[in-house]
Amino acid sequence: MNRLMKPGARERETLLSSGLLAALGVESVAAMMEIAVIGSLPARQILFREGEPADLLHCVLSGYIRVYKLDPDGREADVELYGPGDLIGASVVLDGGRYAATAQAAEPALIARFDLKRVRDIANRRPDLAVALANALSAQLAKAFASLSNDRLHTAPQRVARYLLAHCSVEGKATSFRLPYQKSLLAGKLGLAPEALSRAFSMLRSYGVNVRGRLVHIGDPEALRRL
Amino acid sequence: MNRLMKPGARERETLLSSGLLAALGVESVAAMMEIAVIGSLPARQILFREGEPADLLHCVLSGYIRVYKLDPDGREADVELYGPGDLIGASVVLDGGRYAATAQAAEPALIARFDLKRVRDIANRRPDLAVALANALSAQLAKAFASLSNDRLHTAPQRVARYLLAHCSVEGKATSFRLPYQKSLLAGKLGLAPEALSRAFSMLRSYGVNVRGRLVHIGDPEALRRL
DNA sequence: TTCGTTGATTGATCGAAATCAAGTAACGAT
DNA sequence: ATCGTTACTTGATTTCGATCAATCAACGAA
Repeated sequence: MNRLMKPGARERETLLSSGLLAALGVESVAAMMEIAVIGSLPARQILFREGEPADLLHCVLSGYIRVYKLDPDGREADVELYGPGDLIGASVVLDGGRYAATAQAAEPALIARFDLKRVRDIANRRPDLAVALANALSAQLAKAFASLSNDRLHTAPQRVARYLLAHCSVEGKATSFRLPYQKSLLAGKLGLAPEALSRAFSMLRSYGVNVRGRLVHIGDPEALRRL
Repeated sequence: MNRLMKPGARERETLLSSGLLAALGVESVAAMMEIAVIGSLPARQILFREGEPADLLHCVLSGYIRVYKLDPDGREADVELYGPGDLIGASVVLDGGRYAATAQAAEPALIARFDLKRVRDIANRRPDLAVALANALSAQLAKAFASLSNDRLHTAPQRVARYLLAHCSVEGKATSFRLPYQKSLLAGKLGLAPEALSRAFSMLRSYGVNVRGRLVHIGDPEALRRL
């Protein structure tokens, strides 16, 4: 299973630089640190399941957490992928509702958990926490909208190209960068079957993209931007 | 263009029962009412565009607002549709960022606008507002996740069937209900071309669904649930 | 090293929905 | 009513990606 513990020095530091805590005043940070519980998860461990009463807020310290929904006959659709520093959006349920999706460790991961009742108590006393949560959710809603429109407007190679451009963070010049996770995870995030991602990569070779393992070399970012 | 005015009795009442204000304490309600500006919009009027600096929060009083994203060559993908009482999620940007999508009146509509700077000021003093915003966003994120997984897991007739079941709110027995908006809007919301929606409806005839205009009769909800 | 597992690629086929193209129905204005 | 616009439907075609199936590569354990 997974070990539960109070945050140590390393975890405190990671938490402090996370999206949620970074925006808070010192007192709110202290209050949140007080209730934080660190857990270490093996790959494939489930954090919570869709439909369960939501009682914990989750924040990723290391590794990646895959959030997905199931259909009646067991097929899965990834809706978001969270990495170090990310607040897991599907676990922000202040009104006593239920998780909207299932969260699973895609690889061995370290996470911070916060009791939602207590988070709500703090948020009711300290507006900076509530505002920070609203901001985080607003950003995640924007990402979800982007995924939706991406799915509906772009083909597989286009989605991959956009992903690469968004993540290599370089304009004009050729670059290399390393995929932060397995290709099958990336495929899920982009709403593709692994085979489709593979084909997209090989089609992008003619646009200057070369892949070996997790290493991606982008020869001509401009060409990618144009298709 | 659109007329701006202070909320009258009717508008105040609608606002009070809206998702956002309903959860607030009396003082926060008063503070929000204070800064509310009512606008009446003709069909097709744009409320805000993707990428513009976000300066207003929007809440629908009547009519429907379509929120969509554009791709480089002008095609549109609907990401959400908001009706009476809904807070427009893409306009909740407390951190001074930009709108993540474009909002357009799908039909003549009445909306309430709130200056975001002032909303932020209130939220920083009154946690109930910030918490209410977080709750609203969390619910919208859940809806966005549902749309994403729906797109990825279900065919057009399945999506339509699920929409009908979710909106007729009846278990077991046959029912009729009226679509709240045009079929082309529904098609957009479901991520379909209008033609595909039309075909889905005609395929669902063999499952007991009959459509005339906006009136939908569902003969056998159980049959729909099974596919 | 060799084996066994897991992840990635490639090929062939199939199906779902977008797109293109007419044609029909509904409705408002005159 | 008649016109004209807009919404919807139906048909034919095509494209994209899922799926099925078979290799192939990478890596860890023995």
